[in-house]
Amino acid sequence: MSKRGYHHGNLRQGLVDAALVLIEQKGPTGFTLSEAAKRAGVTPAAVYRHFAGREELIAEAALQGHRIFSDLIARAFGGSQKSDLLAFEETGRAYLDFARKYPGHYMAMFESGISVNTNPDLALAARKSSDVLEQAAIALSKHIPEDKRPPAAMFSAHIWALCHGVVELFARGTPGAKTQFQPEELLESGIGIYLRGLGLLPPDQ
Amino acid sequence: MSKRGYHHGNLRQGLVDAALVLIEQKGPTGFTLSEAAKRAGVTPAAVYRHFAGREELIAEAALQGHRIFSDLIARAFGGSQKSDLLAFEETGRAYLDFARKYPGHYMAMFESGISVNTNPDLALAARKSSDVLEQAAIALSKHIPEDKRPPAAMFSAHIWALCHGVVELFARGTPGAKTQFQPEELLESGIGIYLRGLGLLPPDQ
DNA sequence: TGTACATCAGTGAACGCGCGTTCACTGATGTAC
DNA sequence: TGTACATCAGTGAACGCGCGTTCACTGATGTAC
Repeated sequence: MSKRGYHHGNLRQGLVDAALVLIEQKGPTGFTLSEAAKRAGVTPAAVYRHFAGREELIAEAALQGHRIFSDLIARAFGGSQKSDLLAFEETGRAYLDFARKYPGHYMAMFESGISVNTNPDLALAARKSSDVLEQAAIALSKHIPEDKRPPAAMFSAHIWALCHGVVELFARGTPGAKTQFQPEELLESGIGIYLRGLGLLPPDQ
Repeated sequence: MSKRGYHHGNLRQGLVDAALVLIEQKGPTGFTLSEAAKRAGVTPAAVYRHFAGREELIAEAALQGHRIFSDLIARAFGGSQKSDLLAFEETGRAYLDFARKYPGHYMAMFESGISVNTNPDLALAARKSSDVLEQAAIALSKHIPEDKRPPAAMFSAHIWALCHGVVELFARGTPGAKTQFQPEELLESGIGIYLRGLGLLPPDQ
């Protein structure tokens, strides 16, 4: 990154980083390859040494995002010797943290509209992301009597949807800014009520 | 719409309709004014008779969306003499229906990143949309003992986030298509569990 | 250590293209008489 | 009913611009000897 001359050093990653900033600022479809090149300090033509086009650049950003995401989530859930319940709540917080700290990645992953199946690596990483969420749901749902237990995939889809909704509506700039609650507070309380509904928390508080 | 010559008849609405289709296809930032004009059967310059630019066109689409949305939601919740609980579940279904039937409007409203405050009419309509959801939450939360009742705004934010998350992740084309559940099923069961957590449904099923 | 050479990442010029925006215009519509 | 005229919605030509993509090139780096 420091010494720069004719050769960039690590342009591939430089372009991904540039794209991430631009995605964050203008959305996944709101920037051009030339902008990304300029931001990386390079001629538009140089991009083609590393990516076939826009799509592939965004896919790489999404790929890196999924890797960070599944790492963080796995660590939040499985990292310590907490109870499954605490670990699960930790997981929700990690989700929100990720969306906060890596907005460009988050948008590339979930809002860019790219198909996960154009790239096997990406498909694998995305699969791992949803698996890791589902593992958390499976572990926790073991605490529910079997006959009252919803399918773990459904459980995890609910939580995922709630997290995503909170991120999109209340942790971003514009639209849902009208609520007086913090996203963290909203997510934590929402998950709490949901878990109570599953019998995983006492009915009263 | 039928007789067409030099004058379009209702170009303003024609442009909005064109924009809605394009938003649905390519996202709120993925289309150009010229495309919308072409789709409406008109020269790009004609757009400027009706809108100052892209932003204003999208704002109009969002405005119309909010009006349809708040109508549908209000009707679903308040329309009949059902119990508050049934009415509330009806409301969730109406949300999903709206997102299904009016994807362009939905995206213009919640995914376009336009600021609601650039246009007073839009701000009002958006306000009404969230109010109508909140009214439903208020009515239902009256059934909870006051000391265990979360603020209605929080309640409604939870439900809204869940609905939005289901729409974005599981009722759209690509990313979350991997789940085996229907969005309706997912939303209904999620709301059910959540309401049980609030003590609005019996703990057992 | 020094030299010659292969490699290949990035350049810069070039292209055709569609965009946003402006402008004087034109022709359809409505209305006053 | 007919005519003259005002209005104004949409035209089409024009502009400058930045984009994506290609191409032969150049110059930095690494390595074989």
